Amino acid sequence: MKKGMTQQKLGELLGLDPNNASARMNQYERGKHNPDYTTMKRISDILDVPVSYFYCEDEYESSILEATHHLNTEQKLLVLAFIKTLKP
Amino acid sequence: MKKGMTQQKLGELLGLDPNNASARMNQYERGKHNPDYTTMKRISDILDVPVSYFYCEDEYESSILEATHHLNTEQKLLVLAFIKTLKP
DNA sequence: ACAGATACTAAGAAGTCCTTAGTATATCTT
DNA sequence: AAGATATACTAAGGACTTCTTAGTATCTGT
Repeated sequence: MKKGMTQQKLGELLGLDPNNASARMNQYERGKHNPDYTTMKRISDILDVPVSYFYCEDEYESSILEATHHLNTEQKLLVLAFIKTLKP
Repeated sequence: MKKGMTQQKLGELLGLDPNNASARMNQYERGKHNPDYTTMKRISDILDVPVSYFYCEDEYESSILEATHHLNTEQKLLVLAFIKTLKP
């Protein structure tokens, strides 16, 4: 984490109300509550990954999503074609 | 949809309380409410896709997740390697 | 038309997250 | 070290969402 980054600033970067950004970030970091969809979406935008990334159940799945995220349509179709060549 | 499949039966297959399976499935189908995570997970298990599938924002992304879901680790690594060969 | 099955809904209960206001802990500054 | 300031953290109630209940509406077969 970047030096000097506080829960407060982190929350503000996510567009949370500055009046409660710190409390909310703390609740998220400590697992007390989960961010709502809007917040998840903002996090995914900032990290430049798809929202689905956060629901992945294995690390390879998430890596593949991350790597795929910026490909164009043609390239995604190539990936799909490649997967189909693999033995079931 | 299979003939004779009712909202009631569908909900029971998902492990919902039979006393309200019909009401809940109806609320989901008509967009009145959204299923909680536990229910989403059960749906994903039955459909044999990862939960992340439901959070995909484009159809190629979801297809790739679906196709990847049953690959073994070695194969997933091959997919990752292939993606890295694509021009950025 | 009637009976039974299925679809659908309103409204209150229950649960989750957000907000507020504050305490605890860490980190400066003198 | 003591006090001041910054940061981390939390309890409790409010707001919002879903679940449950109980019932009405619509469809289907006879």
